[in-house]
Formats: sequence, C-alpha cells, structure tokens
Amino acid sequence: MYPELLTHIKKYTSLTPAEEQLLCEKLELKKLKKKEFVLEAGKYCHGNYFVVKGCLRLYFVNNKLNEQIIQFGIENWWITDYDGLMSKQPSTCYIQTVEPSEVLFLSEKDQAILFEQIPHLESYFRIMMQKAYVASQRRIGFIFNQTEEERYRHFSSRFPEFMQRVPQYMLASYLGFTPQFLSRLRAKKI
Amino acid sequence: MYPELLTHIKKYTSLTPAEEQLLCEKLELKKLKKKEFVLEAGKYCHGNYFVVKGCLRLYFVNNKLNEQIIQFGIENWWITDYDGLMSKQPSTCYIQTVEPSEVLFLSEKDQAILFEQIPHLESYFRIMMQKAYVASQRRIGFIFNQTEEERYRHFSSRFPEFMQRVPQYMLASYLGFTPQFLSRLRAKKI
DNA sequence: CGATTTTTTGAATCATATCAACGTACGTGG
DNA sequence: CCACGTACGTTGATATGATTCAAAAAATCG
Repeated sequence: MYPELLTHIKKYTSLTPAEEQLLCEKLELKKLKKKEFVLEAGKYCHGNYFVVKGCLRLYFVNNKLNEQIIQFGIENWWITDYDGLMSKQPSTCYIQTVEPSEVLFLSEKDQAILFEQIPHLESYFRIMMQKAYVASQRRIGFIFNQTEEERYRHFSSRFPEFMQRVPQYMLASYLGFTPQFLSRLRAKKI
Repeated sequence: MYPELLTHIKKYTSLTPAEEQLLCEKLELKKLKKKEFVLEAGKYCHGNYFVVKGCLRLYFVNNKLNEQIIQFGIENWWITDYDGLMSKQPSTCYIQTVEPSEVLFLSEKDQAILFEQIPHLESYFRIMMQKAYVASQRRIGFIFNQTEEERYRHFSSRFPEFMQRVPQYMLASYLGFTPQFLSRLRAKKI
C-alpha cells in the first residue's frame, strides 16, 4: 500500500479498501538516483509516474539545441509525456530526475484495466487532468501578460522552497528566458 | 438528440442508447448571436459548452487593459472557465461568441450526476481534458521556442480556414503579440 | 451613407538575447 | 582527503526584435 498516493486520491474522490488494494497491486515503486531518466526522446512512453518524493523534469531539446523545460513534477504530482502516450508515437521529450526520487509507476495498460474496474479512479484522473489543464492555461496567461521579471518574482514568491531545489538554469528554462538574464534579475534584487 | 456531440463521443468511447438519451436530456441547446457573452468576469461559471457550430473565445482583461485570448472554441470543442468552475469562485474571464454560434450547455450539477450514472461519460471527459492539456503544453513549447513570426507562420499553415474566421487583432492576442506586429508580418509576406 | 471597428504605417524606445570571458562550487577518482 | 575537471553562475558590451504611440487608411455594419 502506498499511503502518499491514497491520501492524495482521498482529497478528490473515495475508493473502497478493495479498490485501493487493486490499485496498489498494479503500482511499481521505483527508486531513482539524481539525473536518472525515466523517458528519453525516441523511446516509447508506457505509463504515468506519481512522485512520492523528489523532483523530476520534463523537457525537450529545441532547434537551438537548448533544453526547454515544459514541466516539473514534485511530490504528489503525476508526470508523463501525455502527448506520446496518447499518440502511441515515440516520444519527443525527456523525463529525468532533478534530485534522488521515488516514484510510483502505473502502466498505460494497467490504468485502462483499472478504469474499467474502478470508475472513481477514472474520476480522480479526470480531475487531475482538469487541474493540470487549468495550471497550464494560467501559465499561458502569465507568459503573455507579465514581463520575464514579473514572472520570476511571482514564481519565487509562490514557490520559495522549490527555488532552492533546482539549478538556476532549469528555472530560467522553465520560465522561458536565459540563465544570464535570471542571474541579472537576482543581482538586481538584493 | 444531438448527433454532433454523440458522434464526437463515439470517437473516444461508447455509450448505450439509454445513456445517450440520459445525456441529451440534460443538454440545453443555445443559439447565440455574434459577440454574445456566455460568461463574464465577476459572474459564476455554471457549466460547460460544447460548440455545435460557430466560434467562441475565452479571454481575460490584463493589467494594461488589453484583452488576452486564452483559447478559441470551434466546432466539436468544449469550452468553459475550468478555473472558475473548479474553484467555485467568481470568474476572472469572459467567454464570447466570435460568430453566430450554436452551443450545447451542460451544467456542472448535471455533469456530476451523469458521471455517477454513466462511467463512460467520465471517461470521455477525462480524455478531452487530457487532449486539452497536451494541446496547451504544446502551445507552451511553441511560445518558448519559436519567434513570433514562426508561430504565426505555423498557425497559419495549420489552420488556414480558421484565420479567415476571426479578426486579426484576436489572432494577434491569441498568438501573444500586438496587432501592429501581425500587420507587419502580413505585409512582409506577400 | 455615416459611424464604428479594424488594419496599416512610421519613428522612437525598450527589454531581452547573444557572445565571450571570468569566477565559483562541487563531486569523483587517485 | 585533496586536486582536478566539469558543471554552474556571474558580468560586460553589443545587437536585435518587438512594443509603443500616434495617425491615417480601409473595411464593415446598421
């Protein structure tokens, strides 16, 4: 049994003990070292990762050969390449740990089986998707309506602890500007 | 019965005739004139709109008092303020028709009831959310990795017919730059 | 047709990127 | 446990691409 995930699910829906059992049987706990990959471009994405502990990043390499971070996954977030998963095509991105991490892996196949057996589990994932969608719509709003500086200040006031956990160049990538620019922002602040 | 929606659902899951019946009883067809609002900032968002015909836009007014378009909804898309819906707070954005349109309204309340009765309907919405999420993640990738010009060219090659349907200033807003800049891009092209 | 909305154009300005070099920290093998 | 190498962060000078403001031109609508 994996209490972190079950507690998280309870926030949004309810499962019977038997359903919890069924779910946990399908999950696979993976302990990962720092900088370990769970997905690489060109390979197929086979499922979904729930972060129990640690931090992962999802990024792709753009045409200037820079790594563009699309998403971070920290404790209690699901992370995967949904694009690759849905299209059944080889992935175009990478998912890698930023810190030593523990994740629960749920394969696409098992997820589909569980959805038929446990309607409330599908409900949970619908809500997760909806939340993720809202978050990324908000992010688009921020990108278009705030200067890089405002975005940085907003992010650092909202996630101060998180800032400590990742290198600056990753933050810069996530926020959509250069590491040099981030460095200057920090210098300016004091 | 609303064949456009039922056909769309069949692409992703299957409903029994009885389930289709149940669903359609809860839907409300609304015929809307051009520039009619279905949601305004400050009001509560009560449900979800499926676009049968026409085009709507979801936008908010930023601190420079410009309208920032977050999303367009055309035929076979669902559109609503999921943020306001989930948070149960007054909305911060507007949803307005761009053309005369027909939409099916499904209230949040009815949707919750239907999800309990029809697990496959929840499945359909989970998949819709996942698709929407993927689309908005992709959009973030584009924003960060292409110049404004590349984004415009990409968009116009991908949705040439759609470009004809909306005023340029809305496209500029959606793509994240000024109408003047878009005008110059077009002038450059020839 | 007149009124409003939308698009175009020009010139000046500003924010961020780029390139390049130098500092600093960190962890890995000897 | 120290030293070296690589990864990460800082700083300065210059370049560039998009914005802003203002006004005119064109298109759309009742």
